[in-house]
Amino acid sequence: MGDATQSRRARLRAEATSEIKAIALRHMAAGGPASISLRAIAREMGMTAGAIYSYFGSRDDLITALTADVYDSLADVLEASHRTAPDDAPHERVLAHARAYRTWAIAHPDEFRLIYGDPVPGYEAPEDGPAQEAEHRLCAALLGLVAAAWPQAAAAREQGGYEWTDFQPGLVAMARSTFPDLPPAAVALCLRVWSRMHGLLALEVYGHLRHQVHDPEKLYEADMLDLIRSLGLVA
Amino acid sequence: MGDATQSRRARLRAEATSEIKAIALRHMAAGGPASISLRAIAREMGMTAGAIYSYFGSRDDLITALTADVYDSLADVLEASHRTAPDDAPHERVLAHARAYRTWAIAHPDEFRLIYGDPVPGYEAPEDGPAQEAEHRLCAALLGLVAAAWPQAAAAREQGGYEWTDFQPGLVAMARSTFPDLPPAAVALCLRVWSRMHGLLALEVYGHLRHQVHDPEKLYEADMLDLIRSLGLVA
DNA sequence: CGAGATTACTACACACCGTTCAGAGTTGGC
DNA sequence: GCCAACTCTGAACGGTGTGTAGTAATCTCG
Repeated sequence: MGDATQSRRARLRAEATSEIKAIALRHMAAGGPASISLRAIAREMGMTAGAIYSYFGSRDDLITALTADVYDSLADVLEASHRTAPDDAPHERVLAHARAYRTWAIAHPDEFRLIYGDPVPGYEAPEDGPAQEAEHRLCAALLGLVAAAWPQAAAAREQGGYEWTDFQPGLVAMARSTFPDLPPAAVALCLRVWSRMHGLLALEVYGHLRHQVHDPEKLYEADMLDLIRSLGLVA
Repeated sequence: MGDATQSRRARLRAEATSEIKAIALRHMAAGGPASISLRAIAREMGMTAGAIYSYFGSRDDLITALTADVYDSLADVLEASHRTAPDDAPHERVLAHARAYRTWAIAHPDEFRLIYGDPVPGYEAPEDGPAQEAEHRLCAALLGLVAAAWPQAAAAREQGGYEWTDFQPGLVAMARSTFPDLPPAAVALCLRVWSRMHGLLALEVYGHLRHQVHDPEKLYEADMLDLIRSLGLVA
């Protein structure tokens, strides 16, 4: 592999690795996250099940890799949504973020479950891995959202009650380095904004609104408008 | 079984049925919803796996029965919380409901997942069953909450934008029969209040706040206070 | 009370699953 | 060209849910 181009074996390995992940994602889209089966993937690739272990140490490792990919694709979507709204219109940016979040979740419900629900039967996420890093991108996107809104939002809410020690060190480090002027209350607000978007979406994706309401999007839209109003972002 | 007392067989059947469910719940508490195994339950009862099929038609049927039980226990807790707050103090009632919801979820995370997440690998909830009925109890509790708050909350929000046709017939029927004076906007608000409580809780139960904040309860409490404030329930 | 239907259970079989392991064949670096 | 690393096979182990046949106990009803 001394050459600028990868060796033949490295290239084949990379292709096989991404083919495994692609098939896994397709199976997941067809039958939910639980229907990811090493044997089924291997069968489709014309291999035996054991061969997968050349690429992923276990099924959980595959899930972890998929989770990281999905996190990244979601982060891409959310970051792209920020660029559709001007910097000086935080309420549009929050709305764009919220809509991008929902659009993605509805278009990829299984990916949403993979990240935010029980990914798979007995799967336990590793404490630190690529997923953690990708999760940071999401967190940074949300922080950017709140940071842009904070000057207008700060007036609308009391800032007291939160200290840096309320948060985990990793989050504090990221927040203070990326947005040095942001107070701890803004980080707390960020988490609450996140939960606000997440709540209705989780209920919808898991089917708990199906028996209640015809058009969940209308409800979501109304709640997001209420959110930016309660943030003081709109008159 | 013409007698007032059940026949011997019926009694044994009822005992075995609830023993199966009890063991399943215990296994779930030990290893998550995915670790419910008919064979493990049968082993613990000194039976073979096939014997379970005398009591539940399939593993999914067991899960469905468990789900109904869990729904009921949650509904019990929430309804009890309403009785701790006086009728004329809707903000206390909302807070009591929210706190009871969180306390239950944190104490029974697997039951929470069973209801609100992927219950189990390939499980698909039946369209109509005991779970639907129990879900109605939860919905009724929430409606009662909003109904009590509506006189004060109505002033704080515009009532327009929602019609009865926006909701599923079952929900409309329940709402209009139980609370005849409630407008459709109140039902929409009810769902949004639900999602507000659910969002932070889902993030916490599934571990997404673990890397962010030390004390999720503090965040939840703050958000619930913000909720009753935005509802106009407190000055 | 006793014949017949219903139920509870075992034992076995089937088709999956993740995982491991010895070995064969291939590739790549030295 | 040699030897190490890699990729894959095929078989095995233990686990799962789910059916089916047969047996024994229990209940129902004439």
